[in-house]
Amino acid sequence: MTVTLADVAARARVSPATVSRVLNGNYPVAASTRERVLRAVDDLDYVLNGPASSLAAATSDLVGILVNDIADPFFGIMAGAAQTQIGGPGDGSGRAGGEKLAVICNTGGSPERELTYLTLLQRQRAAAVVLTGGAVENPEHQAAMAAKLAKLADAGTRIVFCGRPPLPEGDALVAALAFDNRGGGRRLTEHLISLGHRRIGYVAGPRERTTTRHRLEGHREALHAAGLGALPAGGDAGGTATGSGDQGDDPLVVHGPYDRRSGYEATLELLRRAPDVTAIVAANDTVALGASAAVRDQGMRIPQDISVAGFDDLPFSVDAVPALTTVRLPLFEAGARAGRLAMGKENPPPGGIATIAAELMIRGSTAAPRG
Amino acid sequence: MTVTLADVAARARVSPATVSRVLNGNYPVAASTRERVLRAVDDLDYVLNGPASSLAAATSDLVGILVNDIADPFFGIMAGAAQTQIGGPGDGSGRAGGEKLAVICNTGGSPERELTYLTLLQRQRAAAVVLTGGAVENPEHQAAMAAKLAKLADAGTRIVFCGRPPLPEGDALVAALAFDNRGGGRRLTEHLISLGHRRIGYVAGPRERTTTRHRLEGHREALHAAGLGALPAGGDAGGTATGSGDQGDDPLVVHGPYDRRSGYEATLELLRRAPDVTAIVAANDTVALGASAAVRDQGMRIPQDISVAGFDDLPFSVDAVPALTTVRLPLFEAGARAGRLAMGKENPPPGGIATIAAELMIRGSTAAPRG
DNA sequence: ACAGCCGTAGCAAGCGCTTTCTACGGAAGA
DNA sequence: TCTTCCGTAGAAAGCGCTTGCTACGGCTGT
Repeated sequence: MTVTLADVAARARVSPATVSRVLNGNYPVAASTRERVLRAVDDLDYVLNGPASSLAAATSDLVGILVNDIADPFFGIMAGAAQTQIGGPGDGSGRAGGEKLAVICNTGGSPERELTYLTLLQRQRAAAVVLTGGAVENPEHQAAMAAKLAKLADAGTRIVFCGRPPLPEGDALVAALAFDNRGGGRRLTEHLISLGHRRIGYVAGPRERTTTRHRLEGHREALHAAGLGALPAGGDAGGTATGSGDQGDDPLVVHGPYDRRSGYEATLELLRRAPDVTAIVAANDTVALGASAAVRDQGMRIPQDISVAGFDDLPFSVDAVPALTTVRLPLFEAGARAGRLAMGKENPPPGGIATIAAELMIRGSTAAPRG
Repeated sequence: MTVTLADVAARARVSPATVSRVLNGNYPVAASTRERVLRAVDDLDYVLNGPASSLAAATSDLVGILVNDIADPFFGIMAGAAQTQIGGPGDGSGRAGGEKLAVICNTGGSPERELTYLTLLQRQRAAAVVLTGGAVENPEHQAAMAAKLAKLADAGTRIVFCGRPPLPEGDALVAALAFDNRGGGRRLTEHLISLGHRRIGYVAGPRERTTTRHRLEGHREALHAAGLGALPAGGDAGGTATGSGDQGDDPLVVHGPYDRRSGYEATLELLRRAPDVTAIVAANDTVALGASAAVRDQGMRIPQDISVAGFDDLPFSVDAVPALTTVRLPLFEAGARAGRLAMGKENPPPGGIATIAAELMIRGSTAAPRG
C-alpha cells in the first residue's frame, strides 16, 4: 500500500541503508548510485515516514512556536516571520532539504495550555521551541515552565524566547530576545509629558504579564521622573500586599485583556474615574483602538480634547484616524531572528539575551492638551 | 537517560503492553492495575515518545492548518478558532487525553510552499489537514494539489477546506466550508448602487485567487444587474486571452496583494484613471484601510466625497473612522467548525460542502454620492 | 463438581527508518 | 607483486511503542 524505504531500495537495486544515506546526505554515496536512488524515489513517489525516521534518529524536524493569541497580528507577525526562517526555502525543485516543520501553537494565554503544548512538543521530540510574547508571572507556573524547559533542553530541544524576558532561573535556554518594553513605555509617557500632559490615564494589559508590568513600569518611571508619580514607581515596592496590591489603587490605571473591547470599556471606566485626564496610554495598539472609539463615543476629539497612544505599531496603526502615536517594535525582524536562532543558523547573543530597541513613533493622535 | 514505557512497566510491575493500554485507554485494565501504572507514570515523569507511538500505531496526533498569511487576522482568527477545537481541553489535571497537536503552517500564499507543507504533513502521517482561505487557480497547481490530497486522504488523513471552495475534482475530501464571497460581493455593490453610486472603483486581490475572483464576480453581477456593467460579468467569458485578459482592461478594477500598502497604491492608481469614481470597494478590510488612507491623502473625505467599503469585517473595521462598511464573514465560527470536522467531532455537511453566509454590514464609510 | 467463559495480563512480532560495524574492491604504497 | 587504505555498500541491530494472540484464573451453568 504505502511505499517504504525498502521498496525504493529494491527498485534502485541497493540496500535500504543506501537509500537512507542518499536521502539524508550525510554519508558518501557514489554519484551514479545516488542518481539511481533518486530516480526510484521519484518513480515511486516515495515520502519518508516521519515518525519512523524520528524514532530511529531520535530527533524530529518539528519546531514549535508558542503564541498567546494567534488572532492578534502582534503574534501573527512574529510567528510568520519565524516560520520564514524555519520552513526552509521555497524548494523550487529539489528534494526536501534541511526543512523543518514550523508549527504554531496557540496557548490563548493560558498557562495550562502553554505547558500542555510544551509536553506535546516534548513528546514529538521537537528540534526547537520558540516562546513568544509576555510570560505569566506566577511563581508556580514559572517553576513548572522552568522545569519543563529544562527537560526539553536536555532532550536536545533548542529553546528561544522572543519578545519575552528569560526566566529567572533561565539556565538551559539558548537565547532570549527581549523587547525594551520598559524603555518604550517610558519614552512614550515622556513624550506626553513634554507635550504638557499632567493627568495621564493608562489602560494596562492583564496583570501578571511581564509585558504589562514592564510597559507600566516604564510609564511610571516617566511620571515619577517628572514628579507626577503618585505612587512608588518601583516594581519591587509593596512586596507585602496581594497581587493586586500596589497597582490596584491607582485610579489612573485600569487593567484588562489585550483586546479592543477591553480598551473600550477600560477607557470608559477611566473617564468616569478621572474626567480630567488629557491623555490615555493604552497597553497596545489594539487596546488603543478601543480606547479611541470610547473617547469618540464620549463626544471628545482626538487629539484636541484628549490624546491617545498605543504600543507595538501594528500595521493598521498608521491608518487610524488620526494616525496613532505608538511605540514601534520590530516584530518581523525579531521573529525572523528567533527563527534563525531556533534553527541554529545564528549564534545566540552574548550572555544569551539581547534586548531589542523600541522606537517611539509620534503621530497625529497625541498633541498638547488644551489650555 | 530518558524514561521509556518499559521503565514505567518495571516500576508498576506490569508488562509494557499494559502500560500502553492504560495510556491509550482502549482496552480493559483492572482499576487497581491502572492506578499503579498511573502512579508510576507520575513518579517517573514519563512522557510518551510520539514518533515511536505514531510509528507503531501508524497514525499521529498532528493536525495541520494551512494558512496563506498568518500575520493577517483573517487567517489568525480562523486558525485560532480551529485550534480551540483541536488542542483538546485545558487539561486541568489529568493525563493527556485525546489531544492532538494543531499546527499552523504559513504558506505565504505560495503554491510551492503549500505543497511542501502538505508533504511534510504527509510525512508526519497527520491525522487531518485544514486548508483555509482562497486557493490559487492555476490548473497545474490544482492538479498537483488534488493528487497530493488524494494521497493524504487514502493514507487516512482527514481533509477539511475552510473558506475555500472544494477542488474541481474534489473527490476524497471530507468536507468543505465555503464562504459566500460572490453573494457578499454582490450585496455590497448593490448597497452602493442603491445609494446612488454609478462609478465604482474596485481594488481587487491577487489574480488567480478564488477569493478574488468570487468577490469580483459578485461585484460585477450587481453592476450588470443595474445595467452598469461595461463588460461581460461572467467568469467564463474571454477564455481566449492570457490571464490578464478580461479583467485587465476594465479601468475601474486594479489588482494587488491583500495588504494595506497595495490598497493604498491601487487606490491612487484608480483615482488617477478614473477621478470620477464616487465609491471604492476593496478586496478586504485591510486593503480598505490602505484605500481609505489614499483617499484621505488626496484630500477627500469619507464618505462625503467618496465611499469606501471592505470585506471580512475584521475586528478593527468597526473602529475605523468612519466605521467601515463591509461584509461580515463568521471567521471564528467557520474556523471552529472546521476544527471540529477535522477532529471527526462533527458530521460533514450534506454533499460534503456547506456555504457560509456573508452578512452586509452597513456603517459610516458609505453614503450617497454628492450631487 | 466439571466444562466453558469472561475478564485481564503477558508475549512477541513488528512499524520503517538510522547507523554502527563489517566487507569488498580497486588504487596507491613498498 | 603484495600489502595497506580509502571509498562505498550491505547486514543487522535496534529506536520505543502497539496489538493480535495466547494464557491464566475464577465464575457461572448444569
